[in-house]
Amino acid sequence: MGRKRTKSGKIRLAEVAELAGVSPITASRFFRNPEALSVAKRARVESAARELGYVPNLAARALASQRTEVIAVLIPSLTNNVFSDVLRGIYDASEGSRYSIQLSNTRYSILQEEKLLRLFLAQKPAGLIVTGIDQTTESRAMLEAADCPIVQIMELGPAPVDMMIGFSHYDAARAAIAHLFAQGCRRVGFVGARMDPRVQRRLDGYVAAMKDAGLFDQRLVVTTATPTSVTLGGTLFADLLAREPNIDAVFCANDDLALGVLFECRRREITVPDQIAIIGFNDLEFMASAVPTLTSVRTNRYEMGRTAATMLIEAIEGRRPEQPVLDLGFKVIERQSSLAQRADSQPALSGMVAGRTK
Amino acid sequence: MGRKRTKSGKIRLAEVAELAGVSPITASRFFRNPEALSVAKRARVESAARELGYVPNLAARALASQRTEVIAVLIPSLTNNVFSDVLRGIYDASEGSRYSIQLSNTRYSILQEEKLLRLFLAQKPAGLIVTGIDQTTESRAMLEAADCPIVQIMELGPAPVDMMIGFSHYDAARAAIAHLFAQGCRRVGFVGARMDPRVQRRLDGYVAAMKDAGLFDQRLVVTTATPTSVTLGGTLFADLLAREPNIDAVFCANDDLALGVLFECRRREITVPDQIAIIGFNDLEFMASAVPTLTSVRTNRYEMGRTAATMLIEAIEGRRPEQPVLDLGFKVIERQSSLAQRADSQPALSGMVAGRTK
DNA sequence: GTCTGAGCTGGTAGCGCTGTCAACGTTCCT
DNA sequence: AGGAACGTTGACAGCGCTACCAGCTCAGAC
Repeated sequence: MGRKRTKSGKIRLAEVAELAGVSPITASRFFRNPEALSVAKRARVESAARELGYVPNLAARALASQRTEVIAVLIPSLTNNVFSDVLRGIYDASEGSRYSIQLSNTRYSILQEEKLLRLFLAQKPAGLIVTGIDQTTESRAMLEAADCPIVQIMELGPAPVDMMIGFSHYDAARAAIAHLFAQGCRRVGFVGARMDPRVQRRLDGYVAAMKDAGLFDQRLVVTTATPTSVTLGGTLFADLLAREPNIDAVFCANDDLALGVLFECRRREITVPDQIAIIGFNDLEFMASAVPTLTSVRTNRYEMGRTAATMLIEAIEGRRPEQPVLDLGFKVIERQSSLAQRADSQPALSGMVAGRTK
Repeated sequence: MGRKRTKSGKIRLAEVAELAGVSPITASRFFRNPEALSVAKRARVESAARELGYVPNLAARALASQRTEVIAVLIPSLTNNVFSDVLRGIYDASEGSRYSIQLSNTRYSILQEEKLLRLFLAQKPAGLIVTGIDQTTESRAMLEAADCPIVQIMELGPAPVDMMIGFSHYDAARAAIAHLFAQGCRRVGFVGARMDPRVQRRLDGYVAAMKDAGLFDQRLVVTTATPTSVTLGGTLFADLLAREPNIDAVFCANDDLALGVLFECRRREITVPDQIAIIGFNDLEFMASAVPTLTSVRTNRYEMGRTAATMLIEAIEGRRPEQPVLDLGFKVIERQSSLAQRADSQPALSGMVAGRTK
């Protein structure tokens, strides 16, 4: 008490320096690069800061240093389970670091993304995480001009802006269909919602696989721009059945839809997998718990977020990863909902088919 | 081109002012309170800003004005579906406003919350959203000393720090049990995971309702500190059955658990609701789609987040709401999983029991 | 004993913006 | 006509911190 303070009542760096008996700039260095101080002064500044309960003013730091300690994250949706796992990874990786996360939601609009990008870049973030590879030309130009490390997440593409971490949705879909073919399925329907670029690529993979087998039929594909939900899975499946009663499997673009399809089968007393096989995408937790257990394509969402943030922080601090593009792959987790009941088929819950693009 | 710029290449307010032929301070006012300018100057500044693509430097603004335009949000978990709905509401409400969201995750630790609170408050946020009412004494003191509006969300309590929006978990649990009693259930089990303060209050409501009816039995309660999941619902239900095979209903502290219980029933060929009734909590989307459809207590999570952020922004801008404490209530959404098959019972999917604390 | 360079420390000068307050022009009243 | 009241504008002085560079000390080489 009695020590002089700024109007706002906050402790400033100058107070800490005074108490420690050093210059403000030395105290400043303590917080940014303690190794640069002699051991004695380091200890003095540390104890002074602790005693006063000093917390740096980030705005002043940002203004003076011309950079922030903010990692900006642009994702298309907060609702989607998939992104909440990715986000958790990002937050976990940022915790304990000096960086804080600034999150924004593009709502699946690349125009909105462009607007947010402009806003964020003007604040000179330390790093940037963006979803996917489908930016506007303008966004792309801004990203390329940005003077901070950037990680593109969720998928892979031919021309990374900087770093990239994801997997091939196309290949994953092909693997899903290959699994169904291996189980003897032939008339495989596709159910998809939202149809964002990644779902679209899953559809592309499905179409390619079906065409390669000479089995493609446009009437097997049911999609909608509506956001995904379990209920919607049931509805779309009902549409598919109305169009093509003669299907033997459904590939769902995500697990919510798959659960909805399962419930709809139950409602109609269609047995799974005997009459219709079901395969989902993402392998959310509940898939292993459903009755029957539901086959899905496992994607490493948490790891993707975590690794993206870790790579980004490393790059910010000057240690660029030797692998700027990372394929996290996928795995077809085979469960009861898609396994043939033939005597020669493998036991449920065991096998898996993994994929990694290159 | 050829116009003078700062080293970083960014457009400053001074450049805008120069092009508009006004002083920097007038240009500054344009961005904070356009009404204070004459119509002519307003137009000049606006077009100059647009022409130069000016974006304000938030760090400089924060430093000069001694406040930020950041709303800090402290939630216990990113994984939990419940919070993703709340968050979506918060982000939606903040969109279009000048405020940005700074999110942090306490991981259900009030000590972690205290640490984050100290950190955030030092940056002088414009407002604060915190989860629940169970802060440490120290946190409570910091909240009370904070010179920004604060909203506590998710539940209600006797002593709001400032504003508060939520509902009574205790009453909601009682309403759930009352519904089961009305269906003729007597041996009602409780299944809960994580056991954070709000789940604990649901348990309290359950215990009180059971005691009032003279039906309470400690062996009917199965809880764990483990985070919730669908699979865990099955496991806990199996534990409950092992202990008390003779139950006729299960109240699940959340919907994931309820879905797990449903699947476990299916696995054991227990019919729902004939042999055992199920009721969940939160009314997530899939509850209406399950087979049988699952009864749940609807909580207004999105609305809670949205209203919290809206109230907060209003308060920041000096318009304090006349209702600083808002009870958003709940509704028991009656569905097949809990409706008695008696001839005199109501038709499924219609009735509901609503509650609001005062 | 001098010189060199490494290691550490401090002084100065802003970063880009806004709070404060004074000054100006205009309108309207007495 | 004089003055008050209002609306509008600008000058000045920082907000708290760090970049830059100069200067100091001391060890080791010669």
